[in-house]
Amino acid sequence: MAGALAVATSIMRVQQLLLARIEDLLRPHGLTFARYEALVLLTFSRRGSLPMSRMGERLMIHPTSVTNIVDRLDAQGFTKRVAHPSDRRTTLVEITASGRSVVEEATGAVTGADFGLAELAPEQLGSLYDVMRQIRADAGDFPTVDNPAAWATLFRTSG
Amino acid sequence: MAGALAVATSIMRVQQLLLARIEDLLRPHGLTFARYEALVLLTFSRRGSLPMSRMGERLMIHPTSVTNIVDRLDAQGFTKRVAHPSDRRTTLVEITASGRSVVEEATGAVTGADFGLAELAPEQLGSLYDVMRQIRADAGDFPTVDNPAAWATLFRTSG
DNA sequence: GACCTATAGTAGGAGCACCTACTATAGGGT
DNA sequence: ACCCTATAGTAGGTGCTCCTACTATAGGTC
Repeated sequence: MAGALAVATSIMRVQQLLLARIEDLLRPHGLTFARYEALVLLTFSRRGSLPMSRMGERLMIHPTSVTNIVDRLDAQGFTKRVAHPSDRRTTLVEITASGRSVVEEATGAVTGADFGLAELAPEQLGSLYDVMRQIRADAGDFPTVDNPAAWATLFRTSG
Repeated sequence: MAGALAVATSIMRVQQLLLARIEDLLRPHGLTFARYEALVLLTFSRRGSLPMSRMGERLMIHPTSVTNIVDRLDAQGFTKRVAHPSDRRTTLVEITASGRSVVEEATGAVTGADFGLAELAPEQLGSLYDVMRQIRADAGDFPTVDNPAAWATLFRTSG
């Protein structure tokens, strides 16, 4: 009935709305959503650093997009490029103290907000997340940055 | 439970997946999704032309994005800028014969596809669309380009 | 040891989104 | 007639996405 294209188009619009609202909250902290996600990913990592290639895989973005984002994070002092100890091809991106600090602040600003999703019934929100997760799973994408278990580590760090 | 941010993040990823698949189908026709949507909107309009400002409203994009897209469509010969008969501020964008032709072809390529959404149960797809529509309605966006009734006119044109 | 393919990252460029700032016109109020 | 505000569109710049093409290193195979 709905038609795959109509659903897809609707998702595009909603994404645009949500992104604008998230970035409004991140802007005061000097972050975009892309850079924020990258920092969160690094926070989740055991050693606070990851190869650029791994970041691209986890964030589902092109290697050149990783280069772009890390360039900016480096310039802001939120990350630092470090040589890999054994593989001279790979560059490790390490989150700095100031990076940890800003991601904590930004997380505070962004986790309390509802992004206009509060109008939905709780079970609608839950089933929406389930459907999204299934679509992503079908495509080979697995929740990492938005994984609740992973988020616990972020709050542990900050607590 | 799910958390608004986790849902929002998931929608971002899904949007990225869907967009990539749609653009794969449009590329052979020389179109991007943004330009395709603009052409569809013009096809839906009664006279085959709309003021740029109206296009921006309907497509929920910034005026400067409209300028950008129409520049490219003009260059491809799919649209033509026409002076408004009475208001000298406004520019009408008119779809050309070649524009109508390409949007028909592209629509054929894109309406048959499922974009990886076929894995979902039909009622999941339907409820997904409903939720999306509600989020958009809450934000003041109303389905136009993805309105089934409007699509009927496109197929009428081509039939 | 020399090749050969795969992997890691960057350079340069296209496309679309946004922003601010600017010009031109419209339409009301005095 | 004159302002004054609102509306319409464009110019220039930023950020993120992708692409292709390139260099450097890793780790095999012959």
